[in-house]
Amino acid sequence: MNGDDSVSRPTDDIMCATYRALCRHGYADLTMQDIADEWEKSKPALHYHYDTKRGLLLAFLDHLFTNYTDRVAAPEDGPARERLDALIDAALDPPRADTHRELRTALFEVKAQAPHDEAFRERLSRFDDYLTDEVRSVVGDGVESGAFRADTDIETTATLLVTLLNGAHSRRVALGADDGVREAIRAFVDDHLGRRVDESR
Amino acid sequence: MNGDDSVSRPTDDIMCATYRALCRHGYADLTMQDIADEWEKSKPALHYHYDTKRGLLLAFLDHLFTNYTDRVAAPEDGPARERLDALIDAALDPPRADTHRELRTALFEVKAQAPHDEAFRERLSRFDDYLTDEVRSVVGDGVESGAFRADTDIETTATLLVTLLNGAHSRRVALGADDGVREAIRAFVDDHLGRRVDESR
DNA sequence: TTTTGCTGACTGACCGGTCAGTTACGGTGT
DNA sequence: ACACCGTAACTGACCGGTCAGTCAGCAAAA
Repeated sequence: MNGDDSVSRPTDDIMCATYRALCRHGYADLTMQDIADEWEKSKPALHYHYDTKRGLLLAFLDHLFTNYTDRVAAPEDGPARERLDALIDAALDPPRADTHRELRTALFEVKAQAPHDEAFRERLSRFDDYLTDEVRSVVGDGVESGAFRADTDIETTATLLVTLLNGAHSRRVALGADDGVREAIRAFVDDHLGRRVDESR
Repeated sequence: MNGDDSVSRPTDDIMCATYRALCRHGYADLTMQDIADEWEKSKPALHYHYDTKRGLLLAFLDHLFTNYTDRVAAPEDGPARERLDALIDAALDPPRADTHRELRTALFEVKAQAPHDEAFRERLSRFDDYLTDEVRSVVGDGVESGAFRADTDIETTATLLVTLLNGAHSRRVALGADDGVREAIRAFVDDHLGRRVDESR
């Protein structure tokens, strides 16, 4: 129907403004006014497009998910080990880390709010499920192609990796420290899945 | 000096009330009034003892830390493997899990607030450092006593375990799910440290 | 003319913190 | 015995500020 090509739809602009506002103020201190300012429109204009703050934020999470899956999607081919490393790096610090660092903090704040709101929980589960699927897929391929140990329990390994990534995220954001977690995870992958490439155990 | 024995000091009562209020309302929705209600005193009475909400909350974290370390402290002796399991269980769901589940959620919310406040970050680091020390100590003992593989990198293993516990905490609270993370961690310990007790690799 | 998109001004609720008092109590002087 | 004072602990009323959401109206597009 409405083939607005060059014209950016207002809702897209709002998502973009929300992103910037979120990075600048964090989730807890995020007000509708902040978003409106970033959008360079008035606060009631925001309420014209989204009835409630909660609705806007949920829409933002949806928006983020489509972008996220676009970005993190692992290449379908290539050595499994390299694909897994790329996946871990992507999850650990997303592309343009300097720009996205603040977003990660904000998303962590969203996580903390999730326990009290089913809809938020559902959105976050989507992220988690997606990441788990990707990891499971890569690990599965690696086992099949012989790159990883044949006796690997794919499900357990995927759970471990995703939990590790979650923990790394949590510690980095909450403590501000990064005490070799990345190296530890890499060591885990080496030790658990491969490296000792003498196929037979 | 002041030998108030049977008389519970008001500040202790306040910490207790804060605990209950935190469990009932969560961190984000916690007001001074909530704490005052739980304490069955007035809000200004609260400000009489603690100038600011932030100060009260920081005091509460300190209070919690002393209790936490009292509770989680692993027994000094016994098989390393059992001590490690106990430590993991304690970190995964603290004693009286039914009573403390809400507190864990609240503490997670505190974590999310930490990036914006150095003092909170410092308190949380104390918890993390304590847990890391305990894990490192148990793993070290296990390696020394031969219960764990001799080629274990103690530091890396401790980092991995603590990160896993963080991740498990995060996922459980934020997603409400518990998809066999505990089993995965146990499998990790089996696979990584022992179980295959054929000493030589 | 109607609809779309927007604005300035506003409301109602909430919340952290303040303040002027009040109560209970333990000395101290008489 | 009684009056007096000081202080710790506490209360009801209130203030300043914030923020989500509302509303009447305006301008441009359809």
